[in-house]
Amino acid sequence: MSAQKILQSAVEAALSDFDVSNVAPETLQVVAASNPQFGDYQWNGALPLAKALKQKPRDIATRVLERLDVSAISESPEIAGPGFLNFRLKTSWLESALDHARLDDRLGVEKAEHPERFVVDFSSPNVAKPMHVGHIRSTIIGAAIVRMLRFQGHEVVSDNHIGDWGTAFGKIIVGWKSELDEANLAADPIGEMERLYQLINERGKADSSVEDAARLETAKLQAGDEENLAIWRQVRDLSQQQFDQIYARLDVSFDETLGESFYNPRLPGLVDELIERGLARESDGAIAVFSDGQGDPKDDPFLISRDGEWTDFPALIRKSDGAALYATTDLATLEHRIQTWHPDEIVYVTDARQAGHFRQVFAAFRRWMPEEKVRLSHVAFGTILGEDKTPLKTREGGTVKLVALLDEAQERALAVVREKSPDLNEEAAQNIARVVGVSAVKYADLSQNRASDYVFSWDKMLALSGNSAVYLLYAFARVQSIFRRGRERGVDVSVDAPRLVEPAEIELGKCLLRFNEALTASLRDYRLNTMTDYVYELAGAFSAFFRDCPVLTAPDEVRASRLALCDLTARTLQQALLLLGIHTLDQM
RNA sequence: GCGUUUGUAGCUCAGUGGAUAGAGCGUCUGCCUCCGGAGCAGAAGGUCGCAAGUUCGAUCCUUGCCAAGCGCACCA
Repeated sequence: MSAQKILQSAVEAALSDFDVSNVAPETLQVVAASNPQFGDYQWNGALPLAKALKQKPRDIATRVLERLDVSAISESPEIAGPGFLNFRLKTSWLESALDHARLDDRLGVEKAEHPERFVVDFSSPNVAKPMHVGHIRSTIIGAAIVRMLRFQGHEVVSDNHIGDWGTAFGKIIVGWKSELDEANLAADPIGEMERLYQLINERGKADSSVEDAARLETAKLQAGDEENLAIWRQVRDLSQQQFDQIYARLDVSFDETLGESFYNPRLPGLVDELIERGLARESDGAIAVFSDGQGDPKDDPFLISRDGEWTDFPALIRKSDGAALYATTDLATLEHRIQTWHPDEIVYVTDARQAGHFRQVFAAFRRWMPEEKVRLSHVAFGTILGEDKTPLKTREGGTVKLVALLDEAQERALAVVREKSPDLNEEAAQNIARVVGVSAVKYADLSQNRASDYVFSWDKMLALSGNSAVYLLYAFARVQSIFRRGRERGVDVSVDAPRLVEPAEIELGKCLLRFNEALTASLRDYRLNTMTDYVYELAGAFSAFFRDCPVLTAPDEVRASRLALCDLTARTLQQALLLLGIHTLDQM
């Protein structure tokens, strides 16, 4: 059990004589100390409790302390300041907890007490288009969320809701039938499909008959025209091959790939059902969901203030031409996921600009299926900006393609590897550059608070120093090299229970035991940068240990203990990085 | 205009209803007879956008203002 939990239950037991009914439970939690000089954990509950009971905080703290038995885990707790209770973990407890962790495949991380089922919706590229920088955050953050939830013991369905339907297909089909360049399609399918779309799109702007033709092809496709369906299938398959190549490079996979087309048959009936239920009605020829007039207009996603008046801001679910919209598809998708998987929570990893859309979809869903208890979470993230603080573009002003971005990351990583490790053979250097490049891209993204926009910087991403993927991979490689060097020199590298003597050993040991807390904190509100912060801290704690505590030259007993710390550090780094989707290297 | 996100060190960013607000980069100073210096240690650098309020305590919560990004029905 984690130190926090042990201390927490001890405090709760000591509080049994107090009337805590007027105190918010979260203020009675044992928390990590705000400053190492106060120890490892602190309990601040005496202050709110004193307030509720109209007593002095230090008196409360004293009485709690009298009833508190934490002698197994903590040195004698101290009352400090206005009534804080400070705990310092006993070295003996740290040693036994570390011994337990190192003998455990899960490194001492407990599984969730109540495993739940999650559906995580992320990545969602569009067919017939190259994946670009706009897909990278969703893909990386989503994949990390899936891994972390699974590691906690939850059941997760990852679902790639690809954009494989819609009016754009009319234009592609028109182009496909009249302008298809077979040779180019074979060489660069995505490029050719994109070219066809852009070509017809341009012609349509000048010539309305081209627009009409595209609409006709869209209608035929939707009506089940065999020729158009065959083209559509081919476009989709070729696109999926591209997605799969990129996902392989990123080491991302999905349990399901149910695109928009999958839900298409359900849409007309869904709209009719919402109309019949009185949730949607006609407006200017379209069908839309309006406010139900419940609650504060400010919190109502179907109202907007115009010229000082609250006016309707409905969610459209059917256009005046009869076609469905993405709110419609999202509602059908919700229905399908609930009926198929009965999840406790559905997580949408999309950019922050869609927040308004999801507010409407979630609100409409609650009115449609009021009995459903599923939690709906929009994990929103900011935009990736260029050095000029505007959304990242190529020098020519186009979107940055994901393939090009990963290629460049790899090339730049290769230059670094060649510079720092000129002795490596070509194959090893390439392999290291591949891992370092992808890791740098992932880490730069994950280490940022997802809510904020961030400025994309190659220099920062592949920085040789500081908080970057390179630093972490280097730390891991250094741990591994201790074992490798030991074997080369014929040193006994067997491990034994860790003993903590030097300050650097104690700090490293404490840091290793915080992995569980980092995981929990990271999944709360899906702020994954909490986990990157932890990994960075752990790498730093190891670096200090590496400097202060020689391993291979230490006496047998000390060496076995320090090797145990090295082993646990390596495995914890590896596991934490893997949760983030980053693979380690034994040598770099 | 309304909604929403953001505003913290020179730059890029973390962070929390609690005690002295942190890191990286940059600047300055140290550390290689020692397991990987792609490292470590230290210094300098802050009215936490502004102002009220709630609170024993606010950078964090509330409200107002200022500034920026984003969104605002027949694209997704």
